Amino acid sequence: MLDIKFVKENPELVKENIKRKFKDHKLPLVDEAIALYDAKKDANDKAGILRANRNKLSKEIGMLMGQGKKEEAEAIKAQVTAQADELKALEVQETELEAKLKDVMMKIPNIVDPSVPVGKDDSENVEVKQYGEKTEKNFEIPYHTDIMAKFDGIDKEAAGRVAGEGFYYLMGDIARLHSAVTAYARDFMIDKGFTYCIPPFMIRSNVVTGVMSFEEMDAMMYKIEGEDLYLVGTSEHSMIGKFIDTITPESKLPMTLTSYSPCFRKEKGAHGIEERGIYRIHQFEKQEMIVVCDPAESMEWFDKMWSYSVELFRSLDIPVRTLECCTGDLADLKVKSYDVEAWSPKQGKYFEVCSCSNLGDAQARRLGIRVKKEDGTKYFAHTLNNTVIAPPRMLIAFLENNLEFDGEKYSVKIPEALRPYMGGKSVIEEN
RNA sequence: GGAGAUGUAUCGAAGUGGUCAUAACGAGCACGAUUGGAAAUCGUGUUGCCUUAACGGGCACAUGGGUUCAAAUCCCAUCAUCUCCGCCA
Repeated sequence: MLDIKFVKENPELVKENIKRKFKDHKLPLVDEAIALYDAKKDANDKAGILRANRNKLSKEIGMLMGQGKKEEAEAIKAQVTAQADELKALEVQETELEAKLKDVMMKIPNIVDPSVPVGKDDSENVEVKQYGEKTEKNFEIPYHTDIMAKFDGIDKEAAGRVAGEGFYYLMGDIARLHSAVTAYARDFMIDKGFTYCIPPFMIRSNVVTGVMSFEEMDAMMYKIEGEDLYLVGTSEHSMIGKFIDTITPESKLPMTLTSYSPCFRKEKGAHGIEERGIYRIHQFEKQEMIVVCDPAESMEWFDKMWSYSVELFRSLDIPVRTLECCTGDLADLKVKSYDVEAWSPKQGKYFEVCSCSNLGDAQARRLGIRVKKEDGTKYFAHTLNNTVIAPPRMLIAFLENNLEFDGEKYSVKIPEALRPYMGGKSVIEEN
């Protein structure tokens, strides 16, 4: 969300930005917002005058009552009552205009960073760099759920009976691998100086509506029946919720957190052929990183954050590349965003495993996340977030890239870094 | 889940419908005076948001509603904390 004053002073710049994102249908919103703001201010001014008058007269009534001059007091009461309707009407206007303005402001996209490539949609995203040689195998790699099955590691059928489509049982070594990777990712981030955090896995509706639109909420969030609670779709929601309407002393910046949570998503909508197996499911676990920092440092943090993801995947022998989101594919709140994609030797292409975003001050403005300087002045922080790992997808990449086949049996080699979390094993073998 | 209590500025705390509350009093903090220097003492300042060129004005006493000419104060709902009981990893 942009600052309405900024929009008012730079309408052309805001419109130019909308065009860069190929969202021309949003152009009228700019003038609409300015008109709403002016109208709101006008109602506000008028109501302010009436309220000031009421306060003054009420004080006089108090004084007169104290002196026992009842009749004079009654006369003034009548004056206040006379303007009550007018004030009420203005107050209704004030709230309505404010709500409308907020609604419009939420739809006006954030100003994208000048470095972001211009493009219509995800087909025009730009590869930045590849890391590691693309893995090639001299045998046919089974589909990821089939790999898991070789190790008796997955039961989707039972999960279907118990919970329905979109769930799985992970078993034995594969389940252990899942936990190992999560624990490794956690420690990896702690070593980078991030504070480990386990947040609430359910959040209130006011937090949900603070972080996403109604449509997004409807498509993603599971509601707890009879309670004002939703299961988190990502721990980022509860993590950023921690900072809503807070003022943090500047000396505490940057705040760097890594959080773990299970994530629950309805995933309304079509599932493509590539999304079979455990690529897209209703319940998964995720280690996330978020940073709240000084605006001057946010780009620096952005680069650190995606490079941590690259480093983590490389330490597990998974080739990755970074892909920059073009203007048209960038969500409204974002200033700049990189996806980290892992190489799938099975599919012969990269697929998304992490999404790193710099939201500038847009999210902070929307949620009231402020920073107080030594001298007392305040500003909105910059917020960033990135996936550390989301195990199902990480496991797909991990298994495909580390799979071995000796002609008879399959095995998966465990990279050095992960062995302490796998009881020292260097390999897991097919039964 | 049941019973009770509490929620006011950085902290403690007073304030039970008005005229003496933006908020006493105490502490902390900042600046100044005093001092050879410090302590003590004295003085000044010390919440946020909106609006204004400025003066000023408005809003906010956990949060959201309501009653009233007027609400920290009365009423309703919600949330949090504490104590006791119950239940439970």
